[in-house]
Amino acid sequence: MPELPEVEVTKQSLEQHLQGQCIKSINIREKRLRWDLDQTTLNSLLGQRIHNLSRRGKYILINTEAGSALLHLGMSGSIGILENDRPLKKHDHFDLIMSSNQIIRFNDPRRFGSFIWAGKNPEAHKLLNKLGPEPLENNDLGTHLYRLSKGRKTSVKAFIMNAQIVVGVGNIYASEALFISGIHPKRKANRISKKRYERLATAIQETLTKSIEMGGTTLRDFSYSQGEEKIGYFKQELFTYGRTGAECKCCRSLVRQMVLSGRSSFYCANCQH
DNA sequence: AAACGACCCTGAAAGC
DNA sequence: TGCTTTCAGGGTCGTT
Repeated sequence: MPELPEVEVTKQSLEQHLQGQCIKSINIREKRLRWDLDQTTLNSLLGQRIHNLSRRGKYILINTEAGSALLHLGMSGSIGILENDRPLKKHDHFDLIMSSNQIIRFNDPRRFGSFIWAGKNPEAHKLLNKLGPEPLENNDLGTHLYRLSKGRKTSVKAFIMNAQIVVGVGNIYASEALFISGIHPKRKANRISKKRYERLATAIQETLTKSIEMGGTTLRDFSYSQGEEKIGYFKQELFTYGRTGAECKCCRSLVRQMVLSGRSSFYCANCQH
């Protein structure tokens, strides 16, 4: 599934191809995504020159003079950048046709992704205006987490996966960062010292940065970039995620799995408290 | 305000 | 072998 590292790689790749180009047309074959594709509002994009792309959490912003569109890959979305037209594959839901004749093709089997118009002030859009800070751009993430944890009785894992607290920490990286910082995923958010939050913040930043450098984590049906299946090598680096019953890489006791707020969580009961 | 569960959906994997 | 069931998961929304 695309987590922040995969979204970042996709954004960089798209920007390289799209910057300065105009959108000639938009072809919609399946409008039923997370929200219905709205041809009327997407018409705002037609003929627009793409100024640049940016990223906010897992949203990619396509910025033009007329305003910005938000692209989200959901759980199974991917973008193909095609030099020439190709036969359609299953779940190729829409295309952007560029002035260079390149085709930006969106494929998403589970249709949890989205593509919506956000107007001239996208940061004020309701999907973006409540988001927490970017983990890799915040110099004092530990203090931020500690401050917001006051009075929070939810588990620390649910806490750091809450995009209103900090963006971009998905299920994989939450388990990994908690393992690295030695914190039990079930521990209450308001029962963690500032020092431990600082360690957790560092672990979040380290694990995201390392994953970006390695091209992300590939699991199951995930593929991204230019229609090619790129393999993310970060999977080999995982300490706990998906390793139920295997030996902990630090103490050799067995990795355990439990469900927290409806999400599988992986941890070592010996290393994490 | 915070926390929790339902929901959206398909395909892979497990179960029979 | 082949069919059926279960599970996975990000993020939003409605309810408690």
